[in-house]
Amino acid sequence: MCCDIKHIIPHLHHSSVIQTAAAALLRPQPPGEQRDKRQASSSSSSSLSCSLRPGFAFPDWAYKPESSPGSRQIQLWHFILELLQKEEYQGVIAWQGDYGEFVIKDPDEVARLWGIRKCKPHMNYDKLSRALRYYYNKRILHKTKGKRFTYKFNFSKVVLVNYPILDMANSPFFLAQNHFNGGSTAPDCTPEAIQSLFPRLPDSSRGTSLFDRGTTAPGPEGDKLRLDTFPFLSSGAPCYSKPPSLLGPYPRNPPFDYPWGFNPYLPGAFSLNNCPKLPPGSLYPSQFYPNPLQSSLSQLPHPFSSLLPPGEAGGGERGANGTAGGQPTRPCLPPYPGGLSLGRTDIGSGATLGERVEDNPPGTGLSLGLGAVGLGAGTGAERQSPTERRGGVKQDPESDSDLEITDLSDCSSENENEHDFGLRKESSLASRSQILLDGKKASALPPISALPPPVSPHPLKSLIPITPPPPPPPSLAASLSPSMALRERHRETESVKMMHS
DNA sequence: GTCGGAATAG
DNA sequence: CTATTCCGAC
Repeated sequence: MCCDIKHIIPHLHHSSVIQTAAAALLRPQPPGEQRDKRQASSSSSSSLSCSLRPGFAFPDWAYKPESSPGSRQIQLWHFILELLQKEEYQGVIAWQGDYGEFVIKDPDEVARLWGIRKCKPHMNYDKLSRALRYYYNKRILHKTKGKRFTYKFNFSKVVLVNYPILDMANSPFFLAQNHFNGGSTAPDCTPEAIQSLFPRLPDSSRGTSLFDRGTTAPGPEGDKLRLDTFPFLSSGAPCYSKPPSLLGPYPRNPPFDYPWGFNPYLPGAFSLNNCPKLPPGSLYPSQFYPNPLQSSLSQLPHPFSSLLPPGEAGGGERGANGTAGGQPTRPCLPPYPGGLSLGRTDIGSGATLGERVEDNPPGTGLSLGLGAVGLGAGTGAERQSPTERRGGVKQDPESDSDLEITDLSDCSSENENEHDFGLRKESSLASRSQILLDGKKASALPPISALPPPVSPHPLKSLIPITPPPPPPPSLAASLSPSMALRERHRETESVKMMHS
């Protein structure tokens, strides 16, 4: 009851409202209201309100990270990100160190805030950290060893939780993303550097095992994932931001944005305040979920973008930089490490300096890393991180299934990569996507529902050239016919769907 | 400080 | 399921 604020405003869909609500929610509240109910609220400086005041809640969907199907409440990692996002909590918790790394400067306070949020007056850091530790196996977080109260997010995981629809793991984009998050030991992992490497990625790096992993029946968890998992990402409009590097294997100019509307490299990537509205002409009303699919496809290189209806295909945003929206106001994500960490090797990887060695196979350079990921190069013989070692035995590939994310990058071990490439994802993608599309104006969406032909080994397989396109962007014509074919197929699919319904 | 097992709550 | 609560071990 104490925290049951979710239904006050049944349908908050507009980002600004959400932002306001979020801000309010996180703003230190004056004592009073219902605070006394169950909150410890010993310290008065800052506390999160669990009050029922209207406008203080994210919309219901924002509190339903579908990564936790049963959960009706905000999840801890979610909450952590919230705090991280707010300046007022910088003294309590803040990004620090490597990309994705944050330090809990005031464990007690964080615990207290968490306790307030969850209405657990007796929350303390010990308990909170226990919860945090559960994330290790889920690979949402991992501990930065040797640094007190320091943890690190695995953003690819986070992102994928929210935008599994594109099955990033199997997409070239995600490979790129993965690079950042998955870390490589390549000395130069700046987005630009990485980007520059894509054109020469061998086929094998990208296409094979990503798709050919056998088949698994779509798991029941397939419908767990939704786009609304992450309020910061889906607060109302796609966060178009310039993708520093994610050009995928298609070296295009201009680059497209992060398909999931999230650019971890830009400040405020998670911010609730900096997501530009959907373009006026958008097919998808901004009052609802941002449609990652649309934004993705419209901005993707050929095979994808061409799937969109003519008007959309260009994304309209292929301007000089493909930047469709400006950004950010404040950094809620670790600052883009590129500048300060040119020498760094694990931008966004799950590893920290100390763990790098074990987290990244020696010699796993950029392309190698991709290859490893794509080919499942490391199959089981790799080293395990301590965390993995501990949990590894009993922590099977399914153990992180709660997230149902295909996470290439992963935080630590290669085994994880392997695990994360379970086919369950592939197989579930279609159904997942279908669910999503059906549920949200699928009619306007070309893409996914049409993409995965039921018989196709992989939904996106047919879209991704087996061989990397030639360095210079393929001619439009080259991608045109396939796309038309796909569109055609889409129509058929839609027809079938209609018939069935 | 950190870790993960176990029991338990919701 | 995700925590929460304890707790012993390191």
